[in-house]
Amino acid sequence: MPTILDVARKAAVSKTTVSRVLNHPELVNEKTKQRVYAVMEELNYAPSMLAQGMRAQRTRSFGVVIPDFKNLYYAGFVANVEIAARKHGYTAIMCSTDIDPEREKEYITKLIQRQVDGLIICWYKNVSDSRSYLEKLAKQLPIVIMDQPSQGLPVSSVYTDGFKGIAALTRHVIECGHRRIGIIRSLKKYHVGNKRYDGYLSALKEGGIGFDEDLVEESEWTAAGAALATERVLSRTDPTAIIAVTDLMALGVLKCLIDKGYRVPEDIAVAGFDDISFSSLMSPELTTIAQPVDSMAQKATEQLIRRIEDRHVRNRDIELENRLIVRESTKPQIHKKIAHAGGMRHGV
Amino acid sequence: MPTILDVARKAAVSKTTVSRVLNHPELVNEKTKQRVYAVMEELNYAPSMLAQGMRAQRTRSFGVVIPDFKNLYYAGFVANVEIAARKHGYTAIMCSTDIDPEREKEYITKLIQRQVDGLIICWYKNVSDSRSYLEKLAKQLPIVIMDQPSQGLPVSSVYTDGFKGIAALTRHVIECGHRRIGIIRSLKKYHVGNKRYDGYLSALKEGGIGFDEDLVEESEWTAAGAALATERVLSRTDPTAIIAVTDLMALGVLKCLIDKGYRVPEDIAVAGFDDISFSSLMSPELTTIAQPVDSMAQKATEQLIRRIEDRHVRNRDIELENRLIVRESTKPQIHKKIAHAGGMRHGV
DNA sequence: CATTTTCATGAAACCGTTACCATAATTTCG
DNA sequence: CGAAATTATGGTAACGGTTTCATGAAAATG
Repeated sequence: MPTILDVARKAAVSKTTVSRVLNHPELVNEKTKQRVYAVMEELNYAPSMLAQGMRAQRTRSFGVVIPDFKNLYYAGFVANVEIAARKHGYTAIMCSTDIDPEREKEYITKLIQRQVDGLIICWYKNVSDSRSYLEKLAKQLPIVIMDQPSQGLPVSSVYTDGFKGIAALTRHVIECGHRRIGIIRSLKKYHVGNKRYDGYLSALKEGGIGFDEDLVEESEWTAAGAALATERVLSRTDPTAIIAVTDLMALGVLKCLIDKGYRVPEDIAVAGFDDISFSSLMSPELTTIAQPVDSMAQKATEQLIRRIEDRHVRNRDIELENRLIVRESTKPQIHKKIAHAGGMRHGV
Repeated sequence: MPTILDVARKAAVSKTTVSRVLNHPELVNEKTKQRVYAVMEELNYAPSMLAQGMRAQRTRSFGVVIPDFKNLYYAGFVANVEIAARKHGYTAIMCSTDIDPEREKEYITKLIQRQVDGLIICWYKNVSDSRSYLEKLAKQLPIVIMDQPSQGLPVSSVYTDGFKGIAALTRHVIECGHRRIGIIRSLKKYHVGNKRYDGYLSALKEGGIGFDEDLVEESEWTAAGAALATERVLSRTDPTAIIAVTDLMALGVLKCLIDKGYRVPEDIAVAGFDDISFSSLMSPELTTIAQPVDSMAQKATEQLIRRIEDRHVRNRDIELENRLIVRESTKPQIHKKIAHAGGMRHGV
């Protein structure tokens, strides 16, 4: 790798001049400048970001900590963060923790050692539970928390309201005529899942539907877990609709139901949350709550970079609207025949 | 951020000693060592990797260039790369290029500026088409190419044989009794897709089935593209099976068929390639060729790190076996009734 | 006890870059 | 024409570590 000194020698100038050509070209004599450019080209020189970072005390990079690359919600998120980062000349360093708290702190420490200028963290627990840790962290560098508000912590945040989301979804299911509505919720330790579950409870109450704990099951954030949970619900009672707190889990619900011979939505309606790309590829297509991942990623990135570049920019809680997307999996009974006619097979 | 000098002053030693405590603790007096450790703890000191990297001329990090985070095949890949990297104390910096060649080179340049010690690249074109570029690159740092052999280039590679894979898949479909087998291939510019297509042609020939170009359509690497391509095939002819060169595309095929009222596999069988997690969540579950992503990621990472840490390690072409996974979407006609009995609905 | 060995520590150089300050050469202006 | 301003360039320090070499003190040896 050629260094600035190699360029300087070859162009018969000092390294200061080479540096100036890059950073303050207007201060350099035209001829010299051209000569230096030519040598740079020839040696294929690019300044070392390590040295630059060391000198400037900033690296134009930030860390992104997510639970899982294989989860399409986060995959969509990091993809959009990357686009936004690139637009501002930053590099995003992505880490996935598999919801392992130990690995999470390990990665954050490592990112700080790498002198990232900021962090975007998708925290799955309530941030309040890590208050002192986050407070210490926030003193060191700007932080954006995803998927939940900052709750008074000195960080920025970007999120949609999962409570409102699932409440709207539940209302929609109720409007479709369902009264025995099952829910596959996440394990209780996950804050984001709890908020969504609360939305379900609230909408039931508002709709005058009594709570039945037989309709509730917990599951890991996986399709397989949700499928098992669905079996447990079905073994106890007979819902006419089942809501899952993520689309991935809803796919597990769907799989379980179809394997058992239920028709969806005729026998049991299903709905999810996130609007991952596969939701519209399923048959039936999945009713869900869409989070605007692209603008969430963009807002998070931009807010982070603003705070990095101007320490006076204040932390903000940025709430974005999620939105109900009604698809086939909750088509009301009334429409059944029409839906069927439209999907009539015409074979070979 | 505390520096080594802060620690040194507080512990009343020189920074040399502090450094020695970290790197050669056996050379330091026990009492001094304890004192230094205590101060480190107190100040929450961690050495700056920038400075270390600068001095050591290596960063214990490497770049991973993939086409798309949102593609589950690559998502699985990067997740496993990360695990392997972590095990060896390395950080993987992930970049997704959206198959934009410009962005690809831009990212690679940036990664090199960041002084990554090596690169894992998922190249979608034939590496031979970028021979001179890759040769120059390989002079600068160790490189592992994913999904195709190195073809004489000075790089390592990890791949499965897509030709053999689709050939085996096609043979399986032929054995199921199909003779009119459609294929949704990728655009011709993608080398990996072309190899798979060739496997289809070879198996047809071997099975004594004449080639019919009406059965062939091109598509982007997307479900939506494949769905449209499927419509074009169906408008021309009547296949009894359709193979797609990726699972994602197979989902598009499936969607198109089901929307048009075909039963799968009774009317038309479907098969894909990759075994992404959703393939076993679909109804019907998708027959596919599984690539061992986890061991591919692990081998790629380990080979890269070996080459980074010992420049005498030689480049290797590592071919792993893919394997046919037969699921519902290609159940032979003979089994139709049994399959149906098993899936009989028992409603509410 | 004198000499050699071992142990413990520190000073200085270096990695590649940028910023500050100094200085030489040229131009402008009174 | 001489002083002041402008232009172009270079030397040096600093960023935060690690390594090499030097040195002084303590311990081991004959």
